[in-house]
Amino acid sequence: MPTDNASLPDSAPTVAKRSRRKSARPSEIVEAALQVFVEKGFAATRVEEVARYAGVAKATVFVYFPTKEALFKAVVRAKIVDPLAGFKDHAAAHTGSTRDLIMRALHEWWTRIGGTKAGGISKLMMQEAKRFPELANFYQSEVLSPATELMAEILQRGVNRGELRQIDIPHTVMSIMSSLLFLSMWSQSYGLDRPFCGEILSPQAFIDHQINLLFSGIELKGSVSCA
Amino acid sequence: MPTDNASLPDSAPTVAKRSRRKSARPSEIVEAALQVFVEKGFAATRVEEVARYAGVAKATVFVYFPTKEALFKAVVRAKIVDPLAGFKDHAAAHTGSTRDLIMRALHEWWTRIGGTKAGGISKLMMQEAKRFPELANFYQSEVLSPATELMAEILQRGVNRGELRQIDIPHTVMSIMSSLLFLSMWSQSYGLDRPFCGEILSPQAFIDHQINLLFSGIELKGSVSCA
Amino acid sequence: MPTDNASLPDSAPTVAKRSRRKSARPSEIVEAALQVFVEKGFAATRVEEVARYAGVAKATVFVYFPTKEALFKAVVRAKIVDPLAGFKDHAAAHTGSTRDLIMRALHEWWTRIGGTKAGGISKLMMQEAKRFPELANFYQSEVLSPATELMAEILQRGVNRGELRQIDIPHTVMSIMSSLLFLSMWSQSYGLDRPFCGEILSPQAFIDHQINLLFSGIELKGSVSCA
Amino acid sequence: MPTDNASLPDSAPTVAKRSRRKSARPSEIVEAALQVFVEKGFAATRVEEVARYAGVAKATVFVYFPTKEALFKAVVRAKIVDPLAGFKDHAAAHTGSTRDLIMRALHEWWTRIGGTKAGGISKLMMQEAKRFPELANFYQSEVLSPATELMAEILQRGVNRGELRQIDIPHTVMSIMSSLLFLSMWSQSYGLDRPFCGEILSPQAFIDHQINLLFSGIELKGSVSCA
DNA sequence: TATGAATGAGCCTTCATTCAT
DNA sequence: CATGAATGAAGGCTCATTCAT
Repeated sequence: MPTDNASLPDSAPTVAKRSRRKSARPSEIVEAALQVFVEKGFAATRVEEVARYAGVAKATVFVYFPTKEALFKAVVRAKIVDPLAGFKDHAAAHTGSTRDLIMRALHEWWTRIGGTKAGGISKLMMQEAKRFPELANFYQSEVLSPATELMAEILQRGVNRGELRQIDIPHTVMSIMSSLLFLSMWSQSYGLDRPFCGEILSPQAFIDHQINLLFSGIELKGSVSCA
Repeated sequence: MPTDNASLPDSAPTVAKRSRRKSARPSEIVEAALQVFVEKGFAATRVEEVARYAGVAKATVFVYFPTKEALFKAVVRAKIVDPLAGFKDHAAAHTGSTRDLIMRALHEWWTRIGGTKAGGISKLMMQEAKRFPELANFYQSEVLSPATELMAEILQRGVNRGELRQIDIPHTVMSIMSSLLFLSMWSQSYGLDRPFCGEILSPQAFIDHQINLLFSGIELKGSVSCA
Repeated sequence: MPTDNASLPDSAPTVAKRSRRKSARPSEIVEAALQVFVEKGFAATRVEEVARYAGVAKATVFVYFPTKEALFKAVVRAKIVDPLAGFKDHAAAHTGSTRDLIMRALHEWWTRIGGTKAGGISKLMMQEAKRFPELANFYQSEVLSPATELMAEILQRGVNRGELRQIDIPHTVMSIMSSLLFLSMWSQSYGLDRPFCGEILSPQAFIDHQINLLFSGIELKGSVSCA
Repeated sequence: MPTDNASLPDSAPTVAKRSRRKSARPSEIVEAALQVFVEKGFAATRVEEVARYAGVAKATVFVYFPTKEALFKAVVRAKIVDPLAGFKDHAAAHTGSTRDLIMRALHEWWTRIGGTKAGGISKLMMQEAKRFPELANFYQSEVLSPATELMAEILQRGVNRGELRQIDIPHTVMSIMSSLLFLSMWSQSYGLDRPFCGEILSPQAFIDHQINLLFSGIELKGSVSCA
């Protein structure tokens, strides 16, 4: 028997039943679904729990989303695809150093996605990718590809501007993404409040550390670098 | 309440596969369970499929493992804890450079764990950590803590031996682990045969790249040190 | 898996929406319900489909009919009882031969009931009789009994007038009814466009054939009969 | 709300649970399913009720029949297709008069199919034909076509042997089938214990009456023929 | 009146688990 | 020990029905 001692409260703040709010319902349900999906995984998520958490009846979920899978897709769309859209413009508008741009982007990503419940979706997608190949493709093309390409462009720009040395861009993109996504997954799963190697990890500090490490390696070493 | 007696009934090691021998059954089941758990996740795994993979009847699984959860524990124990045991001695016996030690360790880990089905366990544990906190604690204390401490000791040894500069060891351990574990998860989920940033990733090349990046930052630079 | 490729069009010939005539709504709904009940049966009929077919919202159906069962009753009442009402007077007014009277009655019945969607009601009632005994009793007393009694009277009249020999009236009534009702059900279920015994059946021809068969047996054989 | 005062007893004669009788179970379930399908129709039949009536758990039904539809098909096969197989040989072996052959066949059919619960299947098939076209085709080719062709051959044989005059065979087949099938449906739906036209109908008497009627019409009349 | 929205009550189906052999 | 058979306990999804506007 699964231990099932989830941290979700048994009853959400109940809102007035039968209140007519067609426009509000779907996003409330998506919000609730995000919590439960991230907490339990796709297969183990019960629609009834999503409903309870959203303050509606189970059947109401099916008024807006024909299947559990459709609900899942809606969550991915709302919580990852849409927020990610803004990043590209932000990068294009940046005028400062590449290091600064990357640092801002990573911290921003952490604040808006990785450090929030939405970060749990990366974990989810990785888990469910094989069982839902269609969804995995959707995630690849809508989320992963744009994100990696954006990072590749940023790095290439740094090389072109003489800020970075000639690096292997795909591997470096993977390096950056891996540490960030892993941090997000780790915090979703084990939390950041437990000591790691005897210390409590701070995501901001880790990101800064990562960038230091990274730039100690990829930055052009001139006389200035030690300043 | 399922008891923790899931530890494998001792199985005779390295004898030609004879499905007739009773003592081989449990390990065959664990082997099969590993495949299915990693492929499907805990909740989506059907015991019947595990049994089919192992070539036994569904009820036979329950002869050796009282619950699905116990089976899961046994898999984790057999596929992570035991293989990891050798690493520590290996590290203690090492006499060469720290960089060399780390490189060997990471490649070794990839060959024996990360790149194999066993690597899927990390993914599984991360996904199911909240559903099975008892299991997560077990994994933390039996796997993650030993591994991080080992890596911390290796780094500390490098610092002590004057090979590395004074680095933030916990963050660096996290850096190393994150890239490796993420690579393992990524390959389990999306495979390494799809192009990433236009290239096919090779795990060995990525590990080498990571170590280069890392040591370009943490290695003591001969006389040119900026200190 | 129910193939559910019913012949009902996806969008009914939408009756002029918002037709101001409120009094027309119930009969429009009954008309729509007849189609769907006959097509799908009682249990498999969804009120929503009736509503769509009637061009109203689902809830509107419940404005006029408190339950699905009430709707069913209304359909039976409207489509069977009322049309049948005219038959009795018609028969009473008849002055010609009994054979002619029966022939007219049967063709008339086919044209107005048996050959129309309303004929499906017989099928429906037979199917649902045990589930809705109250409805079955209603149908018995309002439809079947009057019809059989009318036919019995017609036959008796024929005997009295010396047109028919002394026959077993109840059995003969059953004979007449069974062939007609069966033809109606058959056409509702399997259609009359498929060959039967290698021929396409025509209901009119079958009715004539039935009457021939019947009167070759029950008609008084005198010198006149062969004329 | 459906009245649902079915005549099925609430609890079937309970047999020892968990008794190992693989070979017996499927036919027991088919038997139970026949009762309930005929009583309730396909859509309104709950698998749970079939199970209860068969003295097994609901899940047990799904051990033997993957879906409700598969169960339905199994019932048709076991209760109609198989029993019908013997009729053809019986007819071929007949040596007496055509009238006698038909009379025997109809009474036999009534005893073995029409007058039993299996007779309800004709009714069922008619009701569900449109929703399950595949099943309807199966029923047409496996049941209806063989039966009508057999009857057509019998009549043709009678004509060939000079027992019957030149009749319209398809129409006559339909006449015979309609009265018999209708009688079966009628008895399934309304029962034969209620008076019809003031009399209690006996199926045997009705069949005899039908044959009389039929042969008074189609039989060759010795010298008195009106031809 | 008419309806969009919401839901309670089930139903079919699945599956971990039990049990008799 | 192994297993075929059986089942209790859900879970996803449907739909008649209700309610607020």
